[in-house]
Amino acid sequence: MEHRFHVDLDETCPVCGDRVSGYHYGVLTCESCKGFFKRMVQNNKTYTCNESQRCRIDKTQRKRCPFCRFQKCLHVGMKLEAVRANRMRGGRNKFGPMYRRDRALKQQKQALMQAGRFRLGSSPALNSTQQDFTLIENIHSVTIFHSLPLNRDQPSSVSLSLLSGSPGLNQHQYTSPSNWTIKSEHSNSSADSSGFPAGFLISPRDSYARRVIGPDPRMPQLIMEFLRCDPDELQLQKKITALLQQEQTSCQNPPNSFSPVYVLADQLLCSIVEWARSSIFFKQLKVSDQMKLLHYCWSELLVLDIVSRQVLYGKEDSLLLVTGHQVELSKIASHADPALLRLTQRGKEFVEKLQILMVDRQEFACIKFLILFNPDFKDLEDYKFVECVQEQVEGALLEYTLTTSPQCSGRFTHLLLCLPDLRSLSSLVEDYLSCRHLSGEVPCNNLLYEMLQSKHGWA
DNA sequence: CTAGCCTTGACT
DNA sequence: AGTCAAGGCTAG
Repeated sequence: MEHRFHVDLDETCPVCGDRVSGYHYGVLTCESCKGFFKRMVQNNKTYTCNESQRCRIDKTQRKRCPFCRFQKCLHVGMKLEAVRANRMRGGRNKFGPMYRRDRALKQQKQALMQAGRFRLGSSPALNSTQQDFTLIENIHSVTIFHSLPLNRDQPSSVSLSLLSGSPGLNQHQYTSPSNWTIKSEHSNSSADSSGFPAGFLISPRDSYARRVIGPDPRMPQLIMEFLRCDPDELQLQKKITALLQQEQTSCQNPPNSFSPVYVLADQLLCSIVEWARSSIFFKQLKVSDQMKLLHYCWSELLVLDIVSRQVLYGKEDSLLLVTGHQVELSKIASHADPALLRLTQRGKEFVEKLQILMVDRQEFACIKFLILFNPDFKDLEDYKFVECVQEQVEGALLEYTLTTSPQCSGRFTHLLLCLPDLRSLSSLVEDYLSCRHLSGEVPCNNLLYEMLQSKHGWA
């Protein structure tokens, strides 16, 4: 047990960077910040900041501004309620289980790193610069559909610049499974007018019902909150279908040759940005950090969105679009160029891998946050917060997997090992899109275009 | 006021 | 009996 301790004590205090001495008031901190926090709360101290309330707190300067130091304590998650009003000594409080989970999480992470280092087999843990593996996404497979003409300069309904707008617009509602409606399996006239070939429309309910999970009091609160933030699939389906129809009618004269697949990808991106904007934690970040994170992970979120739709609601050997249309993979393959074929194959393999794992909606919701709050990306004003969120999400996911799959203790690790695959696939997708972008096939003035531009440093 | 070390006591 | 996160003590 001494070595387990070692792991913790090697870490640095999230408040001041000093050496941590253990868990204090909910967080691994150093002895001095523990004492500081206790004094502040017990004695009800209030200080003011002589600067702009953004003082840098590190080991050498932590004494200079108690106001900012205390703010930082709260920011990294130190809990006021862990300071006892009755001053009782010793014993344990309600945070004990949380500390245990956190330790277990760190151990799992360590095991993961080891596994990644020694892995030889079929699913290597890749770092962000490696691009060897996995998947695909099929969304581009739909490039074969040119039946929906689009206006080259049609503005996108959402731009990253809107991140600075008022928060909370377009809040998505979490809809309970019982609210899903059943639709005809066959295309109706309004679906046909979306411009996609006749495939068949699938309602989220049909396949969702198969693995629906009822309200579970054991589900971590954080995951409940993630589900609340999650866009409703049916609403999204309606909204994007309506937008596609609108674009079609507004651009009929003159028609042009842009593939609707880019409009779809753009609309998915818009919904992802809207989701992020209205999501817990992300709302608290500065707009500059929000933009950096989204620029960094947009393709991973896009790919995950498409992949999760296949895993949760899709049918074998076909691609389920957000509009509810299903397109047979063989049809896509018969029209695809070699690069797209490879992407499709990789994507199919990744979907199958997640299907075998039976990843559920709760787990996908956690994975989205793990991708968004990427601690590998250091160039942020509030990097510590991102790291802190990442750890909280990992903790919730670990707790969830241990509760729902107690017989499969490695489930959490398996899920995390999918992330390198996802990143690798999204790199391929990004490269593919970039080629299309460079050859002028991506419509301008939309979010997808903005993301691809920034990839090439033209933002 | 700070921060390192000490004491306490529920939990395992 | 050991652990470890609470509160307490005190020199600087």
